Amino acid sequence: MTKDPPRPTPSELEILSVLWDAGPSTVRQVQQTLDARRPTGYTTVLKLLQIMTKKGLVRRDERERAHRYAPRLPRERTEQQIVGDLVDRAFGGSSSRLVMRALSARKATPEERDRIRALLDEIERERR
Amino acid sequence: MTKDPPRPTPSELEILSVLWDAGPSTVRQVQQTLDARRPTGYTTVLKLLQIMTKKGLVRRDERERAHRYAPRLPRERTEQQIVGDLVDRAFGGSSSRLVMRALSARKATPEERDRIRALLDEIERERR
DNA sequence: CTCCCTTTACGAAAACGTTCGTATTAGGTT
DNA sequence: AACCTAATACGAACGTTTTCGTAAAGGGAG
Repeated sequence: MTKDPPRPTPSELEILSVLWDAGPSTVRQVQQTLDARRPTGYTTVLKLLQIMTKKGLVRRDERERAHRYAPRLPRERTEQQIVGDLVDRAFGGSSSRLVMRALSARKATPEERDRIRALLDEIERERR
Repeated sequence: MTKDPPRPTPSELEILSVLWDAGPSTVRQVQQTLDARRPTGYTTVLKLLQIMTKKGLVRRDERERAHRYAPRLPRERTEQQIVGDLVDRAFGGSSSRLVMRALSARKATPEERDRIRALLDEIERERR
């Protein structure tokens, strides 16, 4: 019975996002990805990953000289947790209100819109 | 040229949400609403609102003994900012990925789904 | 082995967010 | 006026997050 790790902080979430995209990565790899977006020191990323290891947010593979880090929880679950939190805190529990905001904040491509429609249809079908 | 206020913190966002729902309110009113959800001290809310005033997140009407606070920015804009941040930080800039998560996390009602479809159609129309 | 370069480990400062205790002030009642 | 209640003001404590400097350790090249 291992208890769930705590919610990731904003910076931790950003790192997790990189790891989900790239797969198990070294500190250097994560740092370079993050640094491209915004100046980010190497030891800063290292420290964060060490903390995240202690928290149980990532798993560390020490077999090689440069350790490799991987998320311990699936992307889906963590994202739902974060989104659910936000919906409760600021959108009165209504996910559709968040959806509308998201769509007006950053327009989706036509393909993405189609996929959203497909998901809506699927929910429709399940509900019957 | 007044510069934009900073992003609200989680607690501040919760307060703003109350103010958007209820309109200009006193500390006491906000505190009672929040306290119903989770124990929240009076001076805690007061302090937060004072900080938010200094940050420019809310406007304060001091004409009455019990000051009234109102959000300075419209709900839409703040929510878009928050959602946009989250999309960038954790969803690789893809709002549709967040939308899909939101929809699978908390199902929307049929009416809400219709409104989402309508919004997608509207985007479609604008894009032409 | 020694010299480098890269990585990890660690601590601590700095910034931030949240909560609360206490003092002060305003206004109404007697 | 003296008093009571409810509100504001303020500072400080506390925990957390983020950043960075510095030291130690690993491993390869000469």
